[in-house]
Amino acid sequence: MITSLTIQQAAKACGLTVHTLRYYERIGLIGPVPRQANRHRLYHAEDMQWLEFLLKLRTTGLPIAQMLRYAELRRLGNSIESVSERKAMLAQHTRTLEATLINMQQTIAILHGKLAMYTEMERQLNATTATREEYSDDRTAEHPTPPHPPTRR
Amino acid sequence: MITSLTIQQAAKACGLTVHTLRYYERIGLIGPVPRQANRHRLYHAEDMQWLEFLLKLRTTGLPIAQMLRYAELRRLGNSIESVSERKAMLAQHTRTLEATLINMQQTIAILHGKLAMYTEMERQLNATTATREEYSDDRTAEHPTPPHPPTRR
DNA sequence: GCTTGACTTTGAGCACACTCTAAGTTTTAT
DNA sequence: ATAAAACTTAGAGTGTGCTCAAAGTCAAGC
Repeated sequence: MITSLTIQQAAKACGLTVHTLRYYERIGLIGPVPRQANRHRLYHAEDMQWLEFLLKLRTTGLPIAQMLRYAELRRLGNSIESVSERKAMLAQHTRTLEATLINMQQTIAILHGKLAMYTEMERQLNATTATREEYSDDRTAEHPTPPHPPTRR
Repeated sequence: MITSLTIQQAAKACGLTVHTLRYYERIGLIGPVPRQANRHRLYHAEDMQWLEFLLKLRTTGLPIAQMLRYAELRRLGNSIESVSERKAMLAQHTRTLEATLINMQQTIAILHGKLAMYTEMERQLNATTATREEYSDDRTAEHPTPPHPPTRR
């Protein structure tokens, strides 16, 4: 098992660029990364775990300013104050995420509806091309003509 | 039923600012909004419906550049090309969203785990304050000490 | 000893999506 | 007639989160 990574390896491992890794360190999202004798950074398992948790927060939309506060609290250690504020922050973010999730599910449902509508429109457009039927110029694409039985000749 | 809205009313109705409404029109996300005699915009039900759909795309992370393409295709009418490209765009976004949803559910689960951990840490910290027990300085907060039976005196 | 490549730092630059400012017009109320 | 409120435009400015550039250091291989 590899126990420590160069900045390039770390970047590859977590899907960031080396620039972003240094940026996160510069702003204090990750504390000073231990260096080798030649001043090159060496990322260890614990750094990578913290980083990956940060990335979960980031990809779920937590702003950097809040991640910074969380990181600061973590550095302060496990005092009652630090723990309860971190807990409050994560609880708040969780509530936001749960709301976002529901909203996203609704949007997905609407999108599936639209997709079905487009499929139906495509069917009608193909029928039109074949049979010279006319169809309404539905610019809003909100009210597709429902499927109908094939025209009897 | 109100049939048309001023820009302020429209902004309030959809949760944007008047600035953003004009900005969306300027860049072409919404086509030229009909004007009153005094050149003031009047938003109608169909404008609002389109706007609300755009906002669903926006809040689920579709970039403006893509919304612009979608808007352009819509303006082109319901040709086979327009319909199928719009369908493809929404299908792609739906797939992205479904993946995001799963990822978000995983993160929510992890957050619930962290929250439980913090609750347990708080319990132990309170016990410590009361009984002068010591606890590990768990900076990573990844391995909380499991609950244990109360110290027998 | 010189080149190559991976790293270092500081600071500037960029893309995105707004957000606001300034100056002007139009309608309504006094 | 004048003031106030709501709108108009073009264009400049802002915040967030990177992303890159320039100049330098260091170790390894030829």
